[in-house]
Amino acid sequence: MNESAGSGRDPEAVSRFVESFAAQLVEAGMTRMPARVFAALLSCDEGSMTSAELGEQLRISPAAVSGAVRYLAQTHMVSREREPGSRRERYRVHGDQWYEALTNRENVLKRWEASLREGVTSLGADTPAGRRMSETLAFFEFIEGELAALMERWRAHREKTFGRGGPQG
Amino acid sequence: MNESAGSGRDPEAVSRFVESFAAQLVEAGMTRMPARVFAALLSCDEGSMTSAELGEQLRISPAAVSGAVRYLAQTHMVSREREPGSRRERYRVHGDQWYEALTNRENVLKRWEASLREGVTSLGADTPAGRRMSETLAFFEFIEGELAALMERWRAHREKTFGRGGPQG
DNA sequence: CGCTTGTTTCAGAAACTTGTGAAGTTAAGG
DNA sequence: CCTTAACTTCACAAGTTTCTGAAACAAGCG
Repeated sequence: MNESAGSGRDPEAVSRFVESFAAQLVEAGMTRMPARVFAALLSCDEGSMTSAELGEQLRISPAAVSGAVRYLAQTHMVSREREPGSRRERYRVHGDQWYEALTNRENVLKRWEASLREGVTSLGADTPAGRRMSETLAFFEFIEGELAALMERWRAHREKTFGRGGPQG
Repeated sequence: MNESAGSGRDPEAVSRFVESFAAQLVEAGMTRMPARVFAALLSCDEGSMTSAELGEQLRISPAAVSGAVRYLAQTHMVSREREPGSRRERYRVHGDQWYEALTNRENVLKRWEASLREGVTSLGADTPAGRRMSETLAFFEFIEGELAALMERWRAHREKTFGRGGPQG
């Protein structure tokens, strides 16, 4: 039997955690398969698994793995690696990459802001509704401005607590 | 016709904005009807509408309004008012109430943290996977700590820019 | 006390999402 | 150059979700 995903740990406890954590991600809006794959990757010591390993642990078809991984790669939550001299692909979580992706809603924020600006125009800047939109817009602009500083503080905090790079950097 | 929802504005432009803004909310994870109702309320000058007005503007059944409004009330994004001496109900957005609700993911954060703590145990605190979980947990704890301060800064910023209470307080 | 008007609940139809099997594509290794 | 292993794409079936019409339910008003 291979050791790549279960050496020394209680595989059942790990699996329970993977599923419950994935459920949280689903509740937060992620679709099920990407959530499960992501949770599985986070929970393995190597931080990376092959398609076959993922399929075996999660009991899903290669097609499901493929779809989940495509989504995760597009959203920069995992990266793909090819081990040279084999056509096996490994999918890897980059340690900090993933929660930075979580906060990197900048694109989302930008779209919201654009939408709100349009709203201020449609509703009339001098109407009560228009003023309400303006304030909402200001809120998002404020958040966007604070985000970068927040992440900077986090990096400093992490370095102090965990040392450079953090786990599995 | 009544003036309550469209006085002086181009109703078609307003409707276009309502739908496009609702689409953004849907993309961010909200279900369709609550998103549309919420967008409509945000876009009317009074900041409140009756069930009938909502049904007419959005072309949806009373049942759909009822369901959407129940969800929005449960999540504190609108409040219900009864105008005395009538059984018409008005649904109202409280100006700032709604985006505070957006950031009040504290419950969500708490659950994530609990889940992650469980993960550290399941995986073993001294394993690479366990250390990765610890760092993720630390990240969420950090964010949680910063959130309150962030909202405080926003309130100060808003007061400076818009004056006390903001639009339609 | 019953009428009228507004809201909620519920069962079901329609639409959408999701995961699978099977066929297709690419690339390593003999 | 052919075989074989791994990944991807596609059509479809199963399972959910979602909105509606109809009926039940409440509450003001004559």
